[in-house]
Amino acid sequence: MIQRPRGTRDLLPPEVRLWQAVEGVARDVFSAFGADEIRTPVFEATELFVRSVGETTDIVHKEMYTFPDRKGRSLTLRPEGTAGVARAWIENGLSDRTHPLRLYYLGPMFRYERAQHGRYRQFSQIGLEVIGADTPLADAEVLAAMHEFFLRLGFDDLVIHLNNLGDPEDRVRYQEALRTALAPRRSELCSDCQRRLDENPLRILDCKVPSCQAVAAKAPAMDDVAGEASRQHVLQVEEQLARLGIPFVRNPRLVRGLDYYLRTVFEVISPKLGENTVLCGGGRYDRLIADLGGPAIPGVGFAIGEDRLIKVLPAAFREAVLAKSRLYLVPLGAAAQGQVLELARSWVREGVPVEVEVSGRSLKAALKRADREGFRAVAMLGEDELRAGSVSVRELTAGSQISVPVAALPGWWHKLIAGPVGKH
RNA sequence: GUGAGCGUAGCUCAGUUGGUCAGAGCACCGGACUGUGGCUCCGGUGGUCGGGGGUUCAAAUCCCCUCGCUCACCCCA
Repeated sequence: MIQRPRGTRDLLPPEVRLWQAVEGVARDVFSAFGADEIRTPVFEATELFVRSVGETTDIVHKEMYTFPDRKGRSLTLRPEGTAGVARAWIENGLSDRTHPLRLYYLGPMFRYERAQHGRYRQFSQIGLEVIGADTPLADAEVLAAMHEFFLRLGFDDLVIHLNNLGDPEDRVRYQEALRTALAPRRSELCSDCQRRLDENPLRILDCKVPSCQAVAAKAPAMDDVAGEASRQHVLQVEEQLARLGIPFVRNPRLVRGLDYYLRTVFEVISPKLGENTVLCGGGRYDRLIADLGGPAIPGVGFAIGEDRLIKVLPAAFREAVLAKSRLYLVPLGAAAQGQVLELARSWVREGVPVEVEVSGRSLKAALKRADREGFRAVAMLGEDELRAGSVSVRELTAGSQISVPVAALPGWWHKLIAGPVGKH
């Protein structure tokens, strides 16, 4: 028995519909905000991620799916989406387009980790990037599009966390400030944080260990060290959010795991996700494109974890999507079987979703299945119906049955699903 | 990479002083009801008890190894 690789999963019906629906909402919302989709390769030169995501990050350090191809080139399955978008932007000369360029993407990402609740080796992200604008307004627009997306899905328990990561120069100073502040209390930190103190002191801020949190709480905040420019920038983003009525909390301990972020960073937290509460993460990355060898063009964006999103999808959205809305067409007898596909095709052409009973079930068994599967209605075609040029149509929930001329069925169906019980 | 828990039918699970222990419910197929569902009853299909090795007269049950799943840590979506 061959099994799927660890950390991957099969998305089966009917749950796949949720994915399709969520992706549909993303396309609608992001394109309404002026974005177009971009599709970049699922694998890239390893160097791209090393230089963008950051050599010292865990993603590059131990989580990448890296392999040599037949010519010995080192390739890596993309662990996130922004790097590929930035690379494509440079490579295709998109700097010639009118700025800013708004791009969205969706698809699988890969990180070599042990799977757990809301975390997989292959997972999907939906991202939005605005490249070519360095204003707080651009940050706020990205956040507004994100907020609109979550709103459209019916979320009401998500919290946006926001922080200022400062400019890169600020960060260097801040790391030093943290080191000098925390070094005397080294013994109070957990073993991981003692290591972080040397490698990446920012990470101590979001450690889960209570004793570390106590120590971190007394450490200097980024805003104490950050330059005026980044502070003003994030302040203006906050003003825009307030004006839009988008709730958020300023979280001075929010740090992100990718090196390219600066100034505005944010996360969306769901209370229902176990220990992996981050549903969406993003921020500004004004140096990324230049660092990859492109022009000095700023950018801001986010990525939503689709797997996690689906896990906590509001019930109302979920149920609306999963409600069946097909017509079940059951032929009775050889003569009916001979005509049933032709009939189905004619209805399909008029916009009726038809599922034909092709496995020879008895009428009784077919009705039983229709009930279990939640079909809205069953159309029965037998000897009597063939003679009359009609079909017997049974509405499952109501239990009512009428005879409808074959040509009139599409009209009958469309009226039915437009009714009060009908879901889209 | 580390730790803990768990792997018995498609699904959810019973099943220890090791000795009819290979079962139940749901699902699926059929019948009672020759072309009419949701209830009930009856019957049927379906399992290398994750895999391998060991102990024993005898192992789903005890021991070792291994694979897989889940959750947590690290980290992140």
